[in-house]
Amino acid sequence: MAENDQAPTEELLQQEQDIRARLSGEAFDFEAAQAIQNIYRAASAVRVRAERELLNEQNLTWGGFTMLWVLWVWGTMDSSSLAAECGVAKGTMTGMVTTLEKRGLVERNRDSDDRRRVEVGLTTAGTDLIAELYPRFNKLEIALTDGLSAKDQQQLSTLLRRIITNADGL
Amino acid sequence: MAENDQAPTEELLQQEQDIRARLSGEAFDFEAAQAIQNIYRAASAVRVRAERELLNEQNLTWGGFTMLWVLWVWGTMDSSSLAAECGVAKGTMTGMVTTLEKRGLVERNRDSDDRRRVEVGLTTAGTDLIAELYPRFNKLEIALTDGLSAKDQQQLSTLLRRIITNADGL
DNA sequence: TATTGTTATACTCTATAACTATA
DNA sequence: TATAGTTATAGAGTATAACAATA
Repeated sequence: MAENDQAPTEELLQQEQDIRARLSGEAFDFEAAQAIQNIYRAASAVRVRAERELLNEQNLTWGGFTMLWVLWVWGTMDSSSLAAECGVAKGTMTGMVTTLEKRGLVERNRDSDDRRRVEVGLTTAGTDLIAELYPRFNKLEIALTDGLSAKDQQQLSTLLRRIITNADGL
Repeated sequence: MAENDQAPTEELLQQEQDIRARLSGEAFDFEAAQAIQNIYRAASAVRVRAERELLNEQNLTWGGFTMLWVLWVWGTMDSSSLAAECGVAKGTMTGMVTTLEKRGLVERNRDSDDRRRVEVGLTTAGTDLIAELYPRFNKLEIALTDGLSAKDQQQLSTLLRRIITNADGL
């Protein structure tokens, strides 16, 4: 991976330069624009890779994978919290749970204390699947951060956290 | 997880710690995982803000905005190149162009040299709209990168470019 | 009356494949 | 024949609103 990664990066930089040139004369903040744009490009690139290499073969969507992961890490939770944690609308979550429920990966249970609530949790099959899948996903994450030191990765997280809090707050 | 009074960034860090604690004992690369996950969170947070503050009021989708921006920066181009530049499928681009064409923001013209090709370009109204909208979008980008120095922003772009090339390569 | 989850509608975008008209 | 754009289909996800059961 280390032999041909220089050329594409140069290409990206050239594209950014071209955009600057096109917009020269306008008083824009290009540093900010490029940082934000690169966040978007990186996010789609990551998702495309994950779908192609892991998710498609398991017939799992990005949303479905996220859901299994959240339930694996945090345990059973009610549908609303799960939707919030996965970043999807509650109506969407109903459909997602139904889909994975049919495949026997998750299960619904009425909350006995508040019978409006539905608790969603992993089945054994669901636990097995995510426990097999996540280590492979993590390997992909490692491959994607190839060339970044642990310190670089921490720095990246720090910078992104700031943007997330800026976006959520304000 | 629960309602707390911590600063938002502290809250994000706490969540990451919780995930680590939950997965302790497994040999995962948490630095890589958090960096990748934060890319995703940041991208959605940015999009949500842009849609809420700029795009919805203009009845523009994220994709439509991207398209106007690309045409504004690069000028008229054929449908295939436009689709590639916007990161959408060519079938999707047909619909997007039709939508914005009906609103009089872009126009189609057959390429006289190769009559299979369709050249898509901004109309005057489209140019006016993006010329009014982008400066406001850039202000949002500036707000989102608040607290990051120019050097921080460059560093962020550098780190993200590496991930983009890692993902695109291979 | 307010909330949880569900359902329904309409829309954006994706992937794939078939189709047309050009080349 | 190969390519560019279009069209069609099925699926994922969005927002919104209405609704039933429960609080």
